[in-house]
Amino acid sequence: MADSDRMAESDRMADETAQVGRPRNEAASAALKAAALRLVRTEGYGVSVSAIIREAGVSRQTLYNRWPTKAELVLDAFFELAGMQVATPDLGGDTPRRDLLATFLREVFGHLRKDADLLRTLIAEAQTDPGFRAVFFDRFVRPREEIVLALLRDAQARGEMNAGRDPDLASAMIHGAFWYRLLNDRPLTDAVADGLADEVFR
Amino acid sequence: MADSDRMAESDRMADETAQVGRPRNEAASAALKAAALRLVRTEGYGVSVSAIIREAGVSRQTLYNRWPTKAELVLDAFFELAGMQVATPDLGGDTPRRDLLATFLREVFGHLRKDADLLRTLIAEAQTDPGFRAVFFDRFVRPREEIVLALLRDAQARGEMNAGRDPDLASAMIHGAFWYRLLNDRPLTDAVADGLADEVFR
DNA sequence: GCAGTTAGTAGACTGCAGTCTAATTATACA
DNA sequence: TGTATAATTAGACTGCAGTCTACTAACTGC
Repeated sequence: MADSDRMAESDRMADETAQVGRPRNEAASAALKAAALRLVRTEGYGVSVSAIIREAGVSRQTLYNRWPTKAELVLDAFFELAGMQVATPDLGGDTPRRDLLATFLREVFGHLRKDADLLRTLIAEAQTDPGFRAVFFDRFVRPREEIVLALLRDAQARGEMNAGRDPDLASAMIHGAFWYRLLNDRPLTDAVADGLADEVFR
Repeated sequence: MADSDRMAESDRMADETAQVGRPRNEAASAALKAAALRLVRTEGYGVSVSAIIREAGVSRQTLYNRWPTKAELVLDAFFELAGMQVATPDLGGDTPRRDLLATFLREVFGHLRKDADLLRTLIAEAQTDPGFRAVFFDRFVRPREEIVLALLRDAQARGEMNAGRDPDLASAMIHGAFWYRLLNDRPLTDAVADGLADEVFR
């Protein structure tokens, strides 16, 4: 298997190998992502691949030339078009780390309220497709985990959190509470975000 | 839709309505559960329904007369045959509640180590099938949640935990950490169980 | 222009879960 | 013995994601 087979579609342009053969039509990628996000939001993840390619106006093979599965197309569309970027908390200032954590969690929960069903489906897809699980971990899980870990370690360094605590375990409890509530259909409110920050810094 | 359509297969015998028509062959249910659990454990959840009914020696329709989906058959097989029952912690004695929680979590993690992949798949199925989600919640999520909630409330009543804490949030952090590690392919060790108990009772 | 290479198209194909059909079988009751 | 009812069977069928085939189109380099 060539490396490029598992490469995120958007990174492929960075390949500077001399071009040979017919060039890829980049408009098709954009059309596919736009169609996928729109249809998944209006009809749910169960929308068929046939409907997506019909709306994008491309052939089936063109989709599978770019993404190995429907899940990876939807993941790309979701992250590029749905405003999923979260601001990394500013650890330079003097804001109490408990407050930075609460703000971060409020922001994450807020972004997700609109697309909770979609995120649940992507987590589900990750359970039955190891390749997609790795991609999902890199794009969604790890970045959020590293933000929280950096924040907790900084809080320990500043004496706002006991140095004996295990940041990995605390991070699993924070993200876990979020996943658990998401996967069991319970709302992710600002009150939950604040409560989690209070519990961790108690 | 009749109530019985969503009734757990094993509860149906409790229906004492006078029998009319050909009686259900109960041996077929047992054969299906045994075949499902054996094949899912050896070949993974991806094993086909055709393979399960072939091994059980029954027809396709006989399976779907008893369970609405493959997931519900596997769930029944898992809970009845895989020794998933956990002992409810004894809140009558004087054992510190932190220790009861640690023991409970060790037991849950231990049972799951053997069938972690299967449980992950069932959680995934629950995300795309609301009917199955309800069944899974009743059989797996709620019982474990209620055990932990009762333990935490008892600990508060005994003064082993601050009365101001929110047991629902603490429970979500405990179970969440477990789900998060399970769904992200990280091991559920005794050390994690003990660490969670320590964090909650810190 | 022509060869080589790669992306594009339409659509057939595979294997899957779950539904449906038609015929058969086991029971209760009259 | 016959009728009503519901479970059983084999297997066809539907709609799905993803693969494959045969062909066409766009580009590079000679």
